[in-house]
Amino acid sequence: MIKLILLDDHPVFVQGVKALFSRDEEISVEETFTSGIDLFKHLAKGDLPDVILLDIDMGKVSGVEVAKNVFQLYSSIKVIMFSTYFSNELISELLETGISGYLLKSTGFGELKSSIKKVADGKFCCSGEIMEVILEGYKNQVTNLDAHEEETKDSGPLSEREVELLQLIADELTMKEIAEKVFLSEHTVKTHRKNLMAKLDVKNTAGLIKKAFILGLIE
Amino acid sequence: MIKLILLDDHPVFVQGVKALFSRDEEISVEETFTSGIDLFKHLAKGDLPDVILLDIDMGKVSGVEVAKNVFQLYSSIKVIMFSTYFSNELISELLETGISGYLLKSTGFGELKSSIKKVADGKFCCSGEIMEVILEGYKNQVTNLDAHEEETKDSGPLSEREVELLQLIADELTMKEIAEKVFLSEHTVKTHRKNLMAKLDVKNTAGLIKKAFILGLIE
DNA sequence: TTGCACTACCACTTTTGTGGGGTTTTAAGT
DNA sequence: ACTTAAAACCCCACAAAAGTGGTAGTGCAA
Repeated sequence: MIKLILLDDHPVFVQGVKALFSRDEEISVEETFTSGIDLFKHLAKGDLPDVILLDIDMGKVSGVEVAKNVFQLYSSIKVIMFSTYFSNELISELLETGISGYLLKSTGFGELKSSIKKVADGKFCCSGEIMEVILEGYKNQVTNLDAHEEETKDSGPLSEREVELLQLIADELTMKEIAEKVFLSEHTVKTHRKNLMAKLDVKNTAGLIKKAFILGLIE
Repeated sequence: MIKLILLDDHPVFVQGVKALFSRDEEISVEETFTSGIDLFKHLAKGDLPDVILLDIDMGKVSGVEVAKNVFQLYSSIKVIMFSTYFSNELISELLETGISGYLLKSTGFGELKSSIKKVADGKFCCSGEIMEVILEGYKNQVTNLDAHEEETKDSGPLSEREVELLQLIADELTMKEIAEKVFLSEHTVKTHRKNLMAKLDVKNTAGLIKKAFILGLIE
């Protein structure tokens, strides 16, 4: 049974898709989320799905950023992007990050199902229109063969504690204030912040909060 | 039994919503279409629905145009617009054409269902956010008769320079780095940041970046 | 001519950020 | 049962910023 998670800020959509899979014998929709924060909160618990179907067009919080960080934090999860459109820049960016599929909204349910199965099986899968775009880009790149083996390091998921402290940092509390609030040593809180910055690969508070917001880790 | 027709160029969406209504005892999804042409072909046969749930964001043919034509040709049919966003122009245009509802994509299935029932019953129905916009426009029309545009007074208007520096702060640069980059004194940059924090009413970088993100001031 | 954006300066305190060093607890795997 | 890995906890000292609370000149526009 393939464990699937849906993320789309359109509640009716996720409810609908879940209903479509309700009696499926190969794919089970484990969870559905309408925001990145809920997704990452759930993943932090450790119950990882096989595949995440991810909408790109989600208001402020870009599905692209969510995808990137899913890979960074949980490299085992396959991600299929589901979008209303495609652009060369977006696709090349996504391919580099390691997505397993890219489907257009013109895709029907049958194709969606088979795509999920293929992806769960380790294959890559995308709409025909997308493949054309990719192949065209490939042709142009055949000339210069520089194999760039960039391993996306799995820095591990954020723990619940980390997410909690992250929120408090976003709420403008200093380390001292946070320490008092959650009954921890100020040192400990500083250590957590240090780890947060390392995990999210940022250099300072500004980056930390921006990325946390993009990822929907804070409210 | 309310006869409902769905029109959305997203096949999975319409299939999903249809599935959600499959066992409903009050609403039955008669047909689903992914293009306006198919919809009008069907309507021409004379089997008219009570309500049409219509997506606005449909690539080629705008949902707005479809709505207008539905009213012109079949005035008895109620139309609910279903969209990812809203704009004042769009809404006023749609209200004039005679739509019976306007729901945002953030609407859940339960609210969608109750809205369809209300609309079928002759009422008008829309999301709370939309109503606010409509009411605001109404207020302005009553109280403010001289068409003088006011600035967004949420947090005081930011100057171009301030927004520019705000973005650089969000990009993880320190004051020194920013000063070098934009050829300003470090003192000046610090002053700008100080003013930014005052204008946005925040206490530190964390709050600054969070608020800036919420307000859409940075990317 | 009043206001404001933009620039610049300074002294001072607080906080952040760096780069280490640990222990204890907890969950997972062989 | 034993090992291991990782979360969660704690500590320190130093460097580097951020943040506070002022002052103040310029030039432009309402």
